[in-house]
Amino acid sequence: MAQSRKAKAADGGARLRLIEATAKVMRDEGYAAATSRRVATEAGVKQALVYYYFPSMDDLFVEVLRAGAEVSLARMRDALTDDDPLLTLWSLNGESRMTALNTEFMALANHRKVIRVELKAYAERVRDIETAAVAVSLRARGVDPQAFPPVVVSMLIAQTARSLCNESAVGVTLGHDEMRAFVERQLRTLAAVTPGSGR
Amino acid sequence: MAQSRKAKAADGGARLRLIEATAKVMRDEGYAAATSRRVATEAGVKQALVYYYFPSMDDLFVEVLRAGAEVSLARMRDALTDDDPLLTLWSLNGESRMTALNTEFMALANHRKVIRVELKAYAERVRDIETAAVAVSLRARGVDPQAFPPVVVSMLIAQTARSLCNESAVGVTLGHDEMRAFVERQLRTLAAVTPGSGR
DNA sequence: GTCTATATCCCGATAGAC
DNA sequence: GTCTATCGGGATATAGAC
Repeated sequence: MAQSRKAKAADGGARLRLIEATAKVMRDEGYAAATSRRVATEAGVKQALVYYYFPSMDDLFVEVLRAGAEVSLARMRDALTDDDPLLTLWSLNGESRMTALNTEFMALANHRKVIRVELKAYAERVRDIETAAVAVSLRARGVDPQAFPPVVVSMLIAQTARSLCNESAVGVTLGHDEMRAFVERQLRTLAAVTPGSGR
Repeated sequence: MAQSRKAKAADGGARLRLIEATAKVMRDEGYAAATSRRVATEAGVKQALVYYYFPSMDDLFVEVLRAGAEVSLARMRDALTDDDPLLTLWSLNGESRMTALNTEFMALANHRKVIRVELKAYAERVRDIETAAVAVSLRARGVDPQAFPPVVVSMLIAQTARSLCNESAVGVTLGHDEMRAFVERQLRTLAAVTPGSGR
């Protein structure tokens, strides 16, 4: 379990601890606070060790993004195969745990090419998975894919959930109750459609 | 025109230039690059002058946010009174000009209280204006406000437009064409409803 | 694999001349 | 209102001992 991939974990876990420490600092204080000294202290090692494991701070950021992406993608794949995919999509994207970190990477991606490339790849993998699950769900309910393309439905649900999270993070809650009620009403209505009635 | 408010512009425009320079640096290189030295150089003044006009860098950031908010709010008020408010809402929020700066302030707001408070106030003023305009438009078309609350419709349109912008900024365009077609089809359908038919 | 030490540079903020 | 000069500190990254 600690041996995640290849022979990467031949150390005392310092590499992994550095990645986790960096994620924590970015989440709590922003990417600008995630300096080599700061994350080293957080991980319980000395500053120079950061440069033994990562060529530069940008490389460390990329590894943090990659690690988080793998975890998120795995959870998403699991969750979208069972249950009602639409409802699962709504809950998964509404988790506030990853919100702040996502925002940091979004800002970073706007100014650092390596981050941008990595984030784009991740976002498109997520969209593919979510859209596939939504497609199955909509087809089973006989929803016309011309009128409601699966990719549109998956984007609407995911983006709305994430927007509520982002706004909550800065204290904005105006209209949130109404929006949640609306989305959940729509999802219930759709779920009530007799599966196969459209055949 | 250069005399915006009170007697603030008793200088040679240095204060305003500092605000604009800070916005530019934040947009181009991120908030972490907007240091007192960097923005001073960009504005053509010396670093110490920043602290003559602003007590701290955070205060400068707040002023940048305020200035941008005033401009955006004014444009929004103008645009939403004439034309089709729903379509205007869609276009205004789809402008990419402000996207990067908004993302920076979002990230900043997650970790700096003064920014968070200011951004929250701005976001709620925007929502109020947009919702009011949408309410008028929906009522004129006889849309049931129970089934489609104006605040929900305004959030959906605005958030979707902004999400497309944010994604485009990092190179993600998967599903964008479908989403744009979908939204514009919905807006056309709604616009085609004979005004007053619901009376 | 982890450390100490160091080179080189930039940071926010203040004091005080003009 | 704008400047020069400076304090105290932190940044990335490297060299080299253990």
